[in-house]
Amino acid sequence: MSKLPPAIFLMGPTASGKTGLAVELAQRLPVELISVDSALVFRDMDIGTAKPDAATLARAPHHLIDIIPPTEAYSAAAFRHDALRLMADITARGKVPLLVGGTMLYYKALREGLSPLPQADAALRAELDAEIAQHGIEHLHAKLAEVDAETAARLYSTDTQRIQRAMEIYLVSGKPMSELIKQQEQNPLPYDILSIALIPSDRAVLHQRIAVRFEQMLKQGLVDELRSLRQKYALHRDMTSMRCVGYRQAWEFLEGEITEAELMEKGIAATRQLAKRQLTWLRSTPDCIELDCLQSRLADKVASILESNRISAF
RNA sequence: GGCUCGGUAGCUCAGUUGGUAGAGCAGCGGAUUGAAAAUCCGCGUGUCGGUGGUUCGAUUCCGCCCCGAGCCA
Repeated sequence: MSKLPPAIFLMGPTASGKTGLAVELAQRLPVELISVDSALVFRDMDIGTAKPDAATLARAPHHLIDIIPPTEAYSAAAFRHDALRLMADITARGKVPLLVGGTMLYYKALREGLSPLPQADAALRAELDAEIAQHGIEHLHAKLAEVDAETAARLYSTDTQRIQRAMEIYLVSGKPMSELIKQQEQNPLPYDILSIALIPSDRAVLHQRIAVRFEQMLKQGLVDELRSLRQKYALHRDMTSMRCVGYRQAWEFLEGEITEAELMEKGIAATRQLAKRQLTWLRSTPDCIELDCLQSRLADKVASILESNRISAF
């Protein structure tokens, strides 16, 4: 039985202190950081994504940050591809890949692989958007049932995004999604993974942190940042980058749809809801060491866990 | 001080011609296969401001009191 190279997953909800911890670990251990975050990939979106600042990134470089403009789209499949390549490179350099971030679907795609599904087709999605706008999502759901009854039965007739995706898969490949999914071969990650989840022991404290951080983002100029983003790029509010927490609400504010007070309230609430969904993911994540992110001397504890797993310090 | 309008879920409010009440938001739980910071599903007991009275029965009607807003002094 060959020994697999080690890799570390550092997961946790937003505002749990993942970045700070990862940076500290990067200074103490032979690791390289890979960001697992669907929002940090966007260039020029710094304040609202709580992106580590330039000094921090210089001290502890992260892969997969600032890799695309906010007009483009990233994906779980693209992440899997990029992360596998980076992990191989890092391992070849004699370092340990430390993956850190809060996009749990990306971890899952990396851990379990993805079925051979066709990639997104922007033009087709636009057509389907128009169809949904005209006839409603229930109509598309009914159409999906004709070509892929199994997937249609699995999805709520209100789940616009998944129905559209299932229809896209069928129209591009000529095969139902349910059939393609069955072709998934087991594709285990060729790494010995140590998963650590940062879970707050007190949700109220996390909520407090989230509120303070969002207020700071507004003070730091989140709205101005969005203003200049809109000047620099041809952005639309339906782009994935502009659906990110904070930016979506700031967009509504710039359009005069909500007040500044509502921006604050809705931004904080959206962040709390994000954290809740991330915690739901973490509860079902297998083989994961849970640590309270509110405790002190976290880095020491993680470092000693890593050392006992033979990932030793310099 | 007088008059008027309010006081119902964490918040904003609806409602009960008297039979102890329900929406939105928030919150909580769940799902999650190339958009995932997305998209969607489920969950509503709260001294109906307090206290007396009328009544078989009051959150609802009446009296008094407390609190808030406005108007008049």
